[in-house]
Amino acid sequence: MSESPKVITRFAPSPTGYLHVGGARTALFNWLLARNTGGQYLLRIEDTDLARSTEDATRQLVEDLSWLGLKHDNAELVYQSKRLSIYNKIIDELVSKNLAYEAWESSEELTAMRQQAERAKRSFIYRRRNYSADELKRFSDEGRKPIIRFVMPVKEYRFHDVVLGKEVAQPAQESQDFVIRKTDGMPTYHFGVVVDDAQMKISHVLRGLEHLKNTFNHIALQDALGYDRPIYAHLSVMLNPETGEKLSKRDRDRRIRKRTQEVMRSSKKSIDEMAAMSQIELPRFTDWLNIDTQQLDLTEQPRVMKAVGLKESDLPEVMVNDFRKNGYAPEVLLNFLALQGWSTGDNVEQMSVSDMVQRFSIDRLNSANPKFNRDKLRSFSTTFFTSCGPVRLMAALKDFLLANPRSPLNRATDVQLARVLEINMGFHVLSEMEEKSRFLFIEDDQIEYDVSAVEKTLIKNDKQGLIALKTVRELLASVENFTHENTKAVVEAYCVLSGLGLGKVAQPIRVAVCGTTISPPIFECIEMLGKTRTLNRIDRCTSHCETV
RNA sequence: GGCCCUGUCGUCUAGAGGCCUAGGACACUCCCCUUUCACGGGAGCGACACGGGUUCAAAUCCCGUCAGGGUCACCA
Repeated sequence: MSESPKVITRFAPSPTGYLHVGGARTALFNWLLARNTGGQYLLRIEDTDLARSTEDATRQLVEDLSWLGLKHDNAELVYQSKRLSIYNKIIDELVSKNLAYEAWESSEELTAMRQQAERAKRSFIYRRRNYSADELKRFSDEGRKPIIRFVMPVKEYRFHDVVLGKEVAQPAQESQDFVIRKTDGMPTYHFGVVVDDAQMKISHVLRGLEHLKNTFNHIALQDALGYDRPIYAHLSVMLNPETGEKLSKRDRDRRIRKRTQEVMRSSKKSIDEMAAMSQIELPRFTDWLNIDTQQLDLTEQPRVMKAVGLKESDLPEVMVNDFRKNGYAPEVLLNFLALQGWSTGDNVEQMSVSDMVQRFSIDRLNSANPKFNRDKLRSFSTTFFTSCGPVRLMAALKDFLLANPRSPLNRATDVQLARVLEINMGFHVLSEMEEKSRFLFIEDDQIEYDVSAVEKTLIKNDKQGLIALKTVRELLASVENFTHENTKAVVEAYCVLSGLGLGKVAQPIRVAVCGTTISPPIFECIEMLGKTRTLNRIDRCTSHCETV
């Protein structure tokens, strides 16, 4: 009896697709608490919403969680949809004890009742009502199916919340007979959670603040069923820094929409033209552009993005998978997420996962809602990648390429990838270094020249840059062993001779070789490309300039 | 709107009545390094939402105002 009970936490998402960062943080805190205390962290799939839950969504969810490294301790996943008989047995018992009952109002009738209450400026509280025999007959003649409601004892409910650090109460008059079984026979969230948490012996419930009010329902149910009450901790919600509202997938569409409107304004494109460019039918496109809740689907989104010149990495990451695709390492995401609503208390911020496990404490959780600002995450990522060592780096890059199968870097050998990482040292995220390096792995004739880069470094000032480029081309051609040391020595010698700064010569080479003014160190780049391809690209660029 | 929660630099936060002239990190500004973009080094700007109390003493406790958020489903 004296031995302290084991900590058992859980993450209980409903499978609606890829994992949201908010969910990831909830999972993380539950996982950290379990790891820190030597307890268990369990994963349960709340798939009682038949319309929305799919196997595919569950697969994606589990994939994201495993990418993050938040491994659950239950060998078999718990699916609520597979536990119907358990719920039904308990519900039937409640009904037989008169602690729950059948209610026959349809959803339409209920909304009508709610609207009526709203008009009368009352809050709508459902309490049990009796049906006459005639009514009941009519309902069953109509083919109606009843829902089951729990008789919530009318009294004040209170519980202690660890994050708030105090008791929270709900006044008696807000007690309401909430639904525990739906017409389709599935239990509601409230019922499923209470039963499962009890049966899984969950000791600590760490969940989003949006569940705070639900907790009163849950403790009422626990009392009726004779269950122990777990320790509750309601986590703050992460906010979109631009809107100040709950972080949402829609934020990505908002960014695209905003950009589309900007493009339409600046280039004076009509809505018909924009729709055509995006290959989307006009009515659909108009709807999306004007209605904030409308979202583009997976095929439409890339087309609109292309039409308005947006890259994947320009969109705000919201789902865990977005972070993966943009080239963040999971441990960095976890580190940053942990700091949204939790702190070590001693100026330590950048931590390994095991540091976090060691330092985690449930009573250092914050109650204010943080704005999710990605700048700091980006900075954490930079320090991580510059210090994690070549093995971890390579693994991260391989994972990134797996998530980005269309990247030209997929054509590189391991040796080349290692070299690319080396010469890019100091990059923020893998997508950034990928964008900067992809020119190394595409065909010479696929290089696209940036108009302003060509103008600025080659054409401007009587084609000085172009002239230098032509001279340097011959010098490079004469280099026997095409190493970066050798090419650099040749070019530097030319600079001394001609009195030009290195930049005046290096930039034209850069533009010739990669098409833009931005690249990893240029001599390392041309070494990777080799002499033939380097000269080839310079020649192609030279003739491109003649045509300008 | 009802109910509930929350307010410290632009952002994430440290702060448990005197250790606070309020600390750190990111961002920002300037300088240095530099063949571009970055990385790195150095310096700087910058907050207790407001108003009342309580107290010898308040960022910290109390009240009010204001602001923000959550929630009001047969969705979880």
